[in-house]
Amino acid sequence: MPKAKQFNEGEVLQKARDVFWKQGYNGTSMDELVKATGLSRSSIYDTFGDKHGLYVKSLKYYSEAQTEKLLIELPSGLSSRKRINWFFQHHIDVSLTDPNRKGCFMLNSTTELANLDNSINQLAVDNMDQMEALFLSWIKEGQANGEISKRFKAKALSRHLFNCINGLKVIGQTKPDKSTLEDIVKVSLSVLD
Amino acid sequence: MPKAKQFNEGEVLQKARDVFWKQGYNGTSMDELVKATGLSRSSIYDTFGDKHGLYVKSLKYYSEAQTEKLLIELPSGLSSRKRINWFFQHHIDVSLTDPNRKGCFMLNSTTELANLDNSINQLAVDNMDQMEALFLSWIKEGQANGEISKRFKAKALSRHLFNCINGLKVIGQTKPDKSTLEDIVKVSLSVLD
DNA sequence: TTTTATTTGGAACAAATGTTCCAATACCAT
DNA sequence: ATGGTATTGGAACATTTGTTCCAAATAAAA
Repeated sequence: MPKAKQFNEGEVLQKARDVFWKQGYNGTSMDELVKATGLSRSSIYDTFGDKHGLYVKSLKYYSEAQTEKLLIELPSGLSSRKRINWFFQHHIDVSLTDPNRKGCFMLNSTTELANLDNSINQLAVDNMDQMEALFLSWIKEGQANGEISKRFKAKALSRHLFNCINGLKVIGQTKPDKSTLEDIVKVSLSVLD
Repeated sequence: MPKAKQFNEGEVLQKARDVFWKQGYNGTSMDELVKATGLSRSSIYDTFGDKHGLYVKSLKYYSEAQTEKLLIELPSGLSSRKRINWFFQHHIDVSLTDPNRKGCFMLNSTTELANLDNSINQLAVDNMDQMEALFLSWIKEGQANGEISKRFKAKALSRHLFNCINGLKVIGQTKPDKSTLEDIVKVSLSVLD
């Protein structure tokens, strides 16, 4: 009986995400979101509540899409140490090839809003915990099979890796220079040896 | 003959900087700036041109004030290696004690605007070059007197340090946790040994 | 004191903002 | 087909936005 929605929510979130990612929350108007998504105002408000609701959903969408993309693109069969290398090199490549220099949407959201918006801050904390847990599993594996030094606790190393990725994203946004980013990764990952 | 300005430009920039720092460029209205600075709209426009001009001046003011503050607070007589330790510990302390979790104004400006605003991006690049140069001088000194390992080139190490500071600022803004930040610094600085 | 140049407060403005609302539309089960 | 329900486009709204403008106020020189 009811008319079905004429759009795919995922596709809409993808388009909204791209605008927010590039321009930030406060730098993006509903007008731009209407144009970017192709939806009408009523459909946006009916589906997402308001601008803030759309932003939160876009950010969650981004976070989940990032995780999925990683699992797909990460070559299988790599040792834990090589997996970490690949991960960092991958992020260098992304920084060097994004013509818009958008950086990381989660990081941008954090610096723009986390201190004033609890729901955004919670997403940032969740993301941090998730990334640390991922690194932790890789490092524990590496320390178990002797590929990674046991000089530091796995937890400390995983925090260090997450820290480096954050820095890398900021610097890649400021000045995407190959040799700079590679210097950083080389030194940063040397603590694993 | 002319009437003198009734305000001190530095004090005004300080107040404007604090609002921009906390809320971002697009998150701050002229109305809030009028209230925060105590100036009237005409005085602001007459002195700084427009909102963007005031922002740029506030950011430059921040950058210079940071440099001055560092030179003042940095204990004299420290060896280069200890100076680096102090620097990182100092930034941990700042992150842990800022009730507003504002992070770094320069970094916030970068992630909000650098990809869309060339003048802001230039300030970010200048700041990066300056910080790298500072670290470079410290590291060269340390490598010369044997305090710092020569395993990596001084340039690569200085880039690494700048990278770590950026990460530290983001994580300190996300979740200011002492043991997390200290883990990171301990591992990050271990490459100097 | 008078003159002069500038600053200052605040009114005013047009444009942009986020949001609401409703009539028209369009789908789906009957 | 038809009826009923949800979606949709777009007009409309009240605020808020950044900026301009000018008369009044003010400080310093003459």
